Amino acid sequence: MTARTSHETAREIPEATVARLPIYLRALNTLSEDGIVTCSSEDLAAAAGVNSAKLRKDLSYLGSYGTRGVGYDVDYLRYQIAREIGVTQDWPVVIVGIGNLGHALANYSGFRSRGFRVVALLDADPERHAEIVAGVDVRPFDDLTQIVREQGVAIGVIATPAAAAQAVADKMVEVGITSILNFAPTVLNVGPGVDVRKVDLSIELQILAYHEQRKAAAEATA
Amino acid sequence: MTARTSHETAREIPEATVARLPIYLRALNTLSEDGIVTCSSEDLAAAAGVNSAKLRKDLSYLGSYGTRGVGYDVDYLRYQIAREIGVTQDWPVVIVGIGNLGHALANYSGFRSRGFRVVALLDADPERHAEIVAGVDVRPFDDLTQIVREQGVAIGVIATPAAAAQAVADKMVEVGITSILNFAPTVLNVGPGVDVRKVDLSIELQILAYHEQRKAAAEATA
DNA sequence: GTCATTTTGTTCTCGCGTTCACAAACTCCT
DNA sequence: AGGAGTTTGTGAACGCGAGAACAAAATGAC
Repeated sequence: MTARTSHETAREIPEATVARLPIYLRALNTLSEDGIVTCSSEDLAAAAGVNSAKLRKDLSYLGSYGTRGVGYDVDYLRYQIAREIGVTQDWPVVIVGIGNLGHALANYSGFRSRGFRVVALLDADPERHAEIVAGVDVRPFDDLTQIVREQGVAIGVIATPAAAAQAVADKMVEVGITSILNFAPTVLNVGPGVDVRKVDLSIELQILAYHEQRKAAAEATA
Repeated sequence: MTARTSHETAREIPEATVARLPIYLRALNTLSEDGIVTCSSEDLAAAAGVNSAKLRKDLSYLGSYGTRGVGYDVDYLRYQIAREIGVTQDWPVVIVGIGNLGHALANYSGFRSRGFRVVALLDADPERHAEIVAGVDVRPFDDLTQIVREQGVAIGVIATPAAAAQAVADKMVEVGITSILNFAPTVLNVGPGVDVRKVDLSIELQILAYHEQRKAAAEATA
């Protein structure tokens, strides 16, 4: 189980590094748009808002793509990171739950620009099935199976109310989706082999509130 | 600098624990709604999707609110966590950028239910100033100073395009906001004493894509 | 060709977070 | 009252990630 016998690209990239690669990718895109051809780890680290030592260590997990004494070729490094993450290929995505948030997600331009393609918008409410959002028509949730099978969808986005989220997730897993991005404020239980990431506005605000409260307390005792 | 002389509640709660407290709080709310009065660490951990040992250790940073051999009183623990996070008080919040996402955020019910009150919606585009969203009218961005001063706002939400985000953040910090929740896909530079948390859809999807790609590769070599 | 300069890639150390394992403490039954 | 059964709170071990520091490698000046 631990022995990886794959003959290529079997290097384990730490999770913390994986989470930063998209940030580096975005920073490189910005540099490239500004016509910058080469950059040092210091430059890129500043653009990405991290320590340069950490950046170099992160990149070293991918391979040796820099030149000592010179730095990194922006476009070359950009391609290498994109390939490593997997955004050089096309990822079909379904969004379930076309309320306020679902609308915003469907219209989000950052989707298309990164290899993610919204192939379907699904909602349980028949009243929404007439709508066309961002050029894609809203369809009944029951169409999920067919769409996933036909389009080879691996990634699903849940933007439903909390009460519906677990049932949606169960169905997604059942029909073969193995990565879920969950915007509903609830914990999802899925089997092994399925990745879930959650985005939770309320939790982020509460974390900020905690620190804000501590700042106020520190102020008071000072 | 290291010596904390505050005479009360000076215990340092680890950041990782702080990030989980809102999850526990939500789980406790659900249990309470279901009429459950007492729960064990095992129960609560299951509801929150974490290990029970981790849960107990997290709670131990707050104090000793359980009873050995019995478990935790749901409502009592709920109150203690809420107080620790700071959501027993009222937090006025401003949202800047009322596009698709700003609309969704303004309408998000999880705001009010947790002590967060949207006191203003701001947008630089004059065309939006006629709108009323979620019962709050959209006002010019320049009103920020006045609103923050009058309402004592400490938390700001940025839902603008990436290009505008840094300028908005600068202004927020200038007028006294010390906690920022950033939805714009860009790195924000702020001075010390200001907390920034970011929510980035595109990054989350790319992380999922990476793992998805690895699953596919593992499949191929198997 | 040699030396000084720059910048990467890597090693090492430290601290934080997770998990295990168990003693302390409470309840309930007899 | 005492003992069996539960469940919390915490001490200790372990593993991962962050950052400092340095060696290796490339460029450019002379």
